[in-house]
Amino acid sequence: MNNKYIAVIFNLPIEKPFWYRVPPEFKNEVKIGQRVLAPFGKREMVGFIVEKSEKKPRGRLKEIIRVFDKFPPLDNNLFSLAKWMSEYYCCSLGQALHSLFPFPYPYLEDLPPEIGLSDGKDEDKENIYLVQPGDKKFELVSSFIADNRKLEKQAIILVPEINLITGFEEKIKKIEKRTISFHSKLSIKERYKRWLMMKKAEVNVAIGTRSVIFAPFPKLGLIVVDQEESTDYKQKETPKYNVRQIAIKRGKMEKFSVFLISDAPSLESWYQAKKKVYKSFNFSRRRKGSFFEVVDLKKEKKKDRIFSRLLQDKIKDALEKKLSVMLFVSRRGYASFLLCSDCGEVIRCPNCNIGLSFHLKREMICHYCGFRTVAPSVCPFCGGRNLKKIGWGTQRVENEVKKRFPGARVKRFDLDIFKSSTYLIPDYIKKREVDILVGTQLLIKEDILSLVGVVGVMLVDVLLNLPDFRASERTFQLLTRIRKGSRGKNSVIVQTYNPTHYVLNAKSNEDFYSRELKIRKQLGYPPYQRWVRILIEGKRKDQVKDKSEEILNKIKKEGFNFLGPSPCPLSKIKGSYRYHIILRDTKGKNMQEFIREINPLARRSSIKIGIDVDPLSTM
DNA sequence: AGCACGCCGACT
DNA sequence: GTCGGCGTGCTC
Repeated sequence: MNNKYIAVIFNLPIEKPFWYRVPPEFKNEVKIGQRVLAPFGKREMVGFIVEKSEKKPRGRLKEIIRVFDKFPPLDNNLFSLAKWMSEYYCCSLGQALHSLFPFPYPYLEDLPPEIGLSDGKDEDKENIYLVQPGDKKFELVSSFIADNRKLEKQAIILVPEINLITGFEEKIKKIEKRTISFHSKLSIKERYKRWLMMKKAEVNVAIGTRSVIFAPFPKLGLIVVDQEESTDYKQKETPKYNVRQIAIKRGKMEKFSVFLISDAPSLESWYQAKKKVYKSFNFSRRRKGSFFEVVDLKKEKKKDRIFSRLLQDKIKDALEKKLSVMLFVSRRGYASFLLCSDCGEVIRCPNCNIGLSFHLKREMICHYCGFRTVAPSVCPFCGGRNLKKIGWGTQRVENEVKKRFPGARVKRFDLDIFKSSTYLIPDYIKKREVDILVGTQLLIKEDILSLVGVVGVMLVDVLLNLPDFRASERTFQLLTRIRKGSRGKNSVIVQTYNPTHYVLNAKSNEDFYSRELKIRKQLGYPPYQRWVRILIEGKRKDQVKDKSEEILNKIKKEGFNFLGPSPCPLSKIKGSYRYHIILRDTKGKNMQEFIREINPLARRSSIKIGIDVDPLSTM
């Protein structure tokens, strides 16, 4: 037995394993894939055993402190998945393994030895399906689950956020009692308990947010990704993986079906379906007429450019009929920024290169770093006294609504009021405690939308014109969600200065997607080219620029296709200057391989280099 | 990723 | 004189 020395990898951005001596009492316990506690510099860390040896490796070795598991916690399938993740998303294997199994040691019991083996063989065939469910979503998912159950296999259902779990779980439990939820709000102990239940196949369905994708079922037969286009599926920390992508990979590796479900799919999935790489099913009903009523604000009188005549009429009408109204505003706060009409300067955040939002009580707040200050009464640049509030946030709309509809009960719903728990909102409406809801994205939930009679999108231009290549896609998806949520029975009024925009004129999904795909193709944007975004950040602008140039030269040498370097649309956040380079997939050297080569560059200065494979946003 | 060490500028 | 910024290198 080669159990004298072991190589261990940690949750660090270091590929290299570290060697340790195994004390005699642990000799019979160490196996590759198990976790150990080991001294590391001044601290103790948990790592995975990746190699064993009888010969003493070079250098001075420390002894491991303890062995955690009686059996490797991750089976071969999950281990291979971690390997793939580290390669695809450019992180160390240690970091990938940590994503798959993030439980800190004090809460862990040992795994019993009889579990953890997966036969790895499967007779089923990629199959990836893109499903536009219309109003048949639960019906469809239930039938997938029932079919899978007949095969005596387990299933994972992914939803974008915690609030959506319970509703789904209740419906699925009618088909399959042995269903559990899994998400990050559970205590570590509870999560581990449920993890073990999945590992032992004591449950057949796990429904949850991101982390449930790594459910350790021994015979996984199905993954359902609900609202597959959701940006919540993208992990914000390294490794910045997309759960949808991982679901697809798991399906391919373990040879089972993956169902991507969406009423307004991501461009990526739509494109794969169009190429017939994914099979596609559309259950949504044909729409009659347009998606929504579009109001051209240019044609309104100046006093009606916040509330168009049409929107006012619809609100009045709804109030008379005792129906609730929702007004969607894309920003919280009162005004987007303060502009001096004498010198043209804008009051900016000292840490971030963006305007400070003007809030009630003359508070100026940075929405990126949280910086707060009192609004100046004179312009700090020229001393002028004509500071103008530009743009309409939720607070300002709320004020205006109260003025215009004095009898109505108005309530504001945004991050300043609701941290993110929106589950109470439907009650407000049902109990008729509110007539007009003014709020941000928080309100765009099916259970809320289904209870209102009129939805007004105050100024869709703010979304359409975000400096991000997915602005159109995001806006289309938002509008689709609004239309779908209100079940087609409500009025949806979209106010804009650009009524001819193709997002607003799409008569069907095909209409929008074919148009958007054309643009993406012309410009070399995803899904036609795979992107890797290299984000270069640092306190000093000259250094950030220099580092960008250094990386650029390497990119040119390799002959890669690229964009930039350029300052990010959010060019300075929390005191750090931000530049980025977009690597675009070209035949030849693999982008991820290249990233691994430039990674050491990151550590040679105070510059931080972040890697985002398949970025969802380039702000 | 942490953390320590070592080199410079700007203060009691 | 030394406090503290950050650039550099190491962790078995």
